[in-house]
Amino acid sequence: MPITLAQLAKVAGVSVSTISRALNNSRHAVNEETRQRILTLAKQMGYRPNLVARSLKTERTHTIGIIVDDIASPFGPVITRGIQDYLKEYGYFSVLINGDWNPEVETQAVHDLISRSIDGIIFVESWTREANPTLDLANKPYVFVHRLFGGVHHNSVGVDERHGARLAVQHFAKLEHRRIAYINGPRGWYAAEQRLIGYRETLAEYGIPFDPDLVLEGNWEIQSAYPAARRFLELEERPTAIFAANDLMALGAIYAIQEAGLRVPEDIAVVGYDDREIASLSQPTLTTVRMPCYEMGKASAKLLLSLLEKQHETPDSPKYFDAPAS
Amino acid sequence: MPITLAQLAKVAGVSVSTISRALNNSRHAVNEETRQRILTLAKQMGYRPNLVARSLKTERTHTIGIIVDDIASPFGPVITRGIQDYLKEYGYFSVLINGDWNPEVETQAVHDLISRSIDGIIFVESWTREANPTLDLANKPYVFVHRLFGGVHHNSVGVDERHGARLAVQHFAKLEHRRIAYINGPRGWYAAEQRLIGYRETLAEYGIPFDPDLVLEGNWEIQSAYPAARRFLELEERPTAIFAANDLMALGAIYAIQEAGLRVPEDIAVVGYDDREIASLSQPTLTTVRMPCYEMGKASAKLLLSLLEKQHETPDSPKYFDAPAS
DNA sequence: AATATAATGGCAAACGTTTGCCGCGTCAAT
DNA sequence: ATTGACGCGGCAAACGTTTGCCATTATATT
Repeated sequence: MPITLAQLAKVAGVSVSTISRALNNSRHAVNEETRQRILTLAKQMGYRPNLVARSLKTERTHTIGIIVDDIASPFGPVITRGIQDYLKEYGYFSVLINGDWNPEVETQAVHDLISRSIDGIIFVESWTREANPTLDLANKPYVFVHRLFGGVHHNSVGVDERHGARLAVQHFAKLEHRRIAYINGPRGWYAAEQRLIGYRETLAEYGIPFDPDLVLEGNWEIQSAYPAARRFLELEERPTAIFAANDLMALGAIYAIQEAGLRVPEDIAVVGYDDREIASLSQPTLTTVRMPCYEMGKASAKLLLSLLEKQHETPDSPKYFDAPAS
Repeated sequence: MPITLAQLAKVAGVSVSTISRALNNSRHAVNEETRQRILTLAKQMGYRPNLVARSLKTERTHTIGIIVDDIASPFGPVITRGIQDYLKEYGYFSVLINGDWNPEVETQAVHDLISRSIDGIIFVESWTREANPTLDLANKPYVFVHRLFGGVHHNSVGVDERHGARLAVQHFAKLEHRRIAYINGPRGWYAAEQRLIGYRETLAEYGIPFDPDLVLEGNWEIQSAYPAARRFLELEERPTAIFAANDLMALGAIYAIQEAGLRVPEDIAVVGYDDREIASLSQPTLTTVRMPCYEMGKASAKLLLSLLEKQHETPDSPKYFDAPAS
């Protein structure tokens, strides 16, 4: 049975209120001497605050919900880690729920989280807003991360995809490549469309004419890049460089090139996007545009906490007692 | 402001107790008619139980803590997903904390979780028990997953590493290989030692003599396999097959082989261990022993929940109200 | 017809906190 | 000497549930 404030109070010979105030360095003054006495007593008896009781009273759980499509997906873990590291600094916990790319599951998850009185929600790579724009979040603050929607960037954290594509194309242009092919993601994906814009912009910037034959679409999967790369190789004037909209497709392109008896990067250079683990493990090492997942996670947590701060705009919010590490 | 039992009671014209009992189909009987009335009213008003208040009273949070070294590590996410899928079936939530391979951080995590009154803890790939065998878990049930300790298998879920190694060596033996090399993990790792035993056992099984020259150690990293593979290649009678204790080292071996102008698998066959994503993405595809992370996660959650069941051995435990998906 | 039993409902305590309010004493300013 | 301010401590209500206990009525058993 854990120690409670009441037990501490009995032993210390003061009231429960005083104990509580001493432990939380509350605004209400407590004599420094008794305060110290209480603190050491608490440590000695191994007191640990019951956060459930606290939450019931304060209506804050210091917990935020993370809804991620699948924690075992490529980006989920790193984004989550970024979120958690930031949260930890501020004494917040996170409960994690998988959304399974399923709006119904996500909706249920939101309800469950609200029932648990979480303080806010971070949606990681989630479609919820498009699938269910009127979802009732019970006025909880929320943030979307790594899933931007055309036009609406309210409470979202994402990367500048145009800039990412620019980096890739610049890399080639500086190496004097003039025939730069691009394997894009599927039409309709915000990221794909933005990267295409970045690709074209950068070509223009370097005075390279845009050739529609040098742009094909894959579906993000490794297999989908293979036929695209083959088409590039069969072109009259074949490209000397291929930029793929993700690492998997870059790998697919490399295999197609090698199968055709050509060398990477001597004959055709390849650059990917995402910086997945495979990029550094493959042979030859794949040059790629890094996706700052960790940083995005941190940024989203920061944004959420600032929203929370704003919502609970008490003159000066109380500090919470850090349980002794007995 | 969320709806409370009291508000429901006022509208329904019955007492709070009755509402509570109707919603939780409690042992205490409630007239079926009023029960239905309450149920529809609850749905209509969008009532959602306050789980914090419930937990304060029942002293169960239906939440379990997951302590994983790093959610962004290779196995963490899949194990976690397995845990969460099982927990979800039984209406449990999980709060996730990263232990950072740091006993102090883990200890703090345990304290935090206990303060939050979680019902149990799952340690994923954790060293805690060895680093701090006397850690006070406040009588919470706990389970270790994917980290076995020699001899002590109390409340642990892991894989039969000997069997895994056996599968790999059998694969080679059935293809008539007689010179089968092994790149092991570092001495002292339980998994490495078990796999070595499995390797030797299987050799014996197939009447292949054990040759100490064919066993070397890496440190799990890709680079560490490179020199090992080179040594194998320089042997008088070089191996025709190499088994590596993980996929990264298998890749390192492949690169060394290819660099020596030999082909995989025609000249030297390679088998890895773990079935990381790279195994299926590399060219040629790497044959590997699958690590059943997801299943282990599920199994550990199952084990923990059964421990919980045992601990709370009330004659018949109450069913909890599933909030309406309004 | 009397009595045991079951069905149904309400009262109120409890879970462990936080916090508004009141009261007492001390001290300084008038 | 009176007043006001302030430091310090305690009382008790509240947060939203669950549940033991009692009261009432209806039903079954003798």
